[in-house]
Amino acid sequence: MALDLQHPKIQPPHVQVEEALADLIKQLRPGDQLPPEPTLARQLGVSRATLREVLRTFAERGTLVRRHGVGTFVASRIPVLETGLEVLESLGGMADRLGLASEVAFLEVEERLATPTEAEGLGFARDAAVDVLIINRVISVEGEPVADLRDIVPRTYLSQDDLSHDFRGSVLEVFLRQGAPLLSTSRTQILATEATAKFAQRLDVPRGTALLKLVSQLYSCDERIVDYSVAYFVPGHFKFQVLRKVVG
Amino acid sequence: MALDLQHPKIQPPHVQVEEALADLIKQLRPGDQLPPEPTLARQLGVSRATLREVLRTFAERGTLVRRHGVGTFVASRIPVLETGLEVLESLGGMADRLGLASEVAFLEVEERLATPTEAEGLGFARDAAVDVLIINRVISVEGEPVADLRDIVPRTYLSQDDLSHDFRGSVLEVFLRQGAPLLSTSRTQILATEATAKFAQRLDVPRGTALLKLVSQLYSCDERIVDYSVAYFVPGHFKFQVLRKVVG
DNA sequence: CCCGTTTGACTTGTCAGACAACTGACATTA
DNA sequence: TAATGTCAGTTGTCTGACAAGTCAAACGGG
Repeated sequence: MALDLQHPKIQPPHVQVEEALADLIKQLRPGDQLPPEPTLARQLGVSRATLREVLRTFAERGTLVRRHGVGTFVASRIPVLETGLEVLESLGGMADRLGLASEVAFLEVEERLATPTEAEGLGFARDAAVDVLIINRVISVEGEPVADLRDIVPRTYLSQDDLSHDFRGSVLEVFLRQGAPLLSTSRTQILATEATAKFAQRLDVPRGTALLKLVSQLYSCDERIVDYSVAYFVPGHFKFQVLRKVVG
Repeated sequence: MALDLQHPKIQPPHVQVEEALADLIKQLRPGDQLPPEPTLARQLGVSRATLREVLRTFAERGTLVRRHGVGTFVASRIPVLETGLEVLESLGGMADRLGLASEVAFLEVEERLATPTEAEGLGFARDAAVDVLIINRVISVEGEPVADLRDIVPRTYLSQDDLSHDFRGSVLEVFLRQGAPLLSTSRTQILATEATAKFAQRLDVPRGTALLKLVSQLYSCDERIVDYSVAYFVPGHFKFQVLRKVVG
């Protein structure tokens, strides 16, 4: 076959269309109507079928609104304004983005067998003997303690040696840096609880203060739980938010 | 054409396909391969084009993985197990799904001018004079109070008359039923706070109990805030959870 | 026997053109 | 006036075909 030294990247049509469409939407205002599909397809140089597949994903994502027999419109642009809880990000990363200085206090690492609750949180039977690495620490931002974090990770995925001296307090970052295991999603439960004596002291708040409690299980691509974590946040320092879609 | 007396609800093809496909996936295990598109399309009784649009949204959502020239596979099943906080659903709807009986207690409706905080929550200036409808109520599930809700809606969108006698406690449902305004998304802030005397009494918990507080702004398609609401939840009755994506 | 190459079956990606179904506004009629 | 019919414009669906990617088995020369 004729060798064809393709330039660095020649994207397949549907990727090009996604980018072009995203650009187009950026230039329009919410509520504006897109050109009809046949026209738009011609403008973008693809078939209507290909365009439609892309349009559908944009609609699914909430960026566009399509109305049968009427047209396609750019929806409210709100969903992309800021990243909320739906992306998993380390506290350090968040602080960096906001231009704040974060540091790790009270780092405490431990290797032992999981307690029944911990084993269950990792997806094992309560009486399973699971070798785990426990990482406890308090994160301070601008000098004030804001969060108490506890990660439980099976030794299979992480050992004490993998935590370098400059551990920034994020297990997530360690996983991402070492490239394994491959992460997919995290399921996070949202709770509220009162500060016990221990947490009150560590977080420097009065006993009984309401704390936001996030319990999450981090899944790898092969559906195994690689990290079970419990986090307590002092209200007022971080704003957690979620964008919720209305289902017809 | 053969006359076909359409039964009450005849869903459009792509909706049927979505449901059928979801069922099919449920019966398979992660990693399993789907039948080739032409076969599957025939089985589901739609064209390949329609099937492909649906397949694409499933892939986008992370439920399926498609590989050009290879096949379509069931991905990790985690994202679809249960609906979390990311869909906006009324408490009544949630309770219904779970087979629980929910009822409205302490319904209290009021029409007046918005306070500065309320005006701000609705996207107006703090000193703006906004005519609003205030709806306060406590929702009980199985006889126990679980949530205290307060909705603030500009009179433009809702008036006391729109609330029928069988108001089930959900402003969302009223909006959806009357078809206007057209809703897009809700931005919800997640906080924790201690029960004051008032809420302690209403929710029948000790004073100082940690409550989960959700403050949300409901946006219409034309990017206006149509409902500002503050909700307090008693821990332990509802499980709020979020699925968080790992960003490479 | 071994190893690189070619071939071919199979799958997803894209295309073109046509018709059906839906919406909204205007014209028509009772 | 109010209900009804009509029509243009748009999205939804269908059909059949070809392009492009992947994998493995068959093939051939060393």
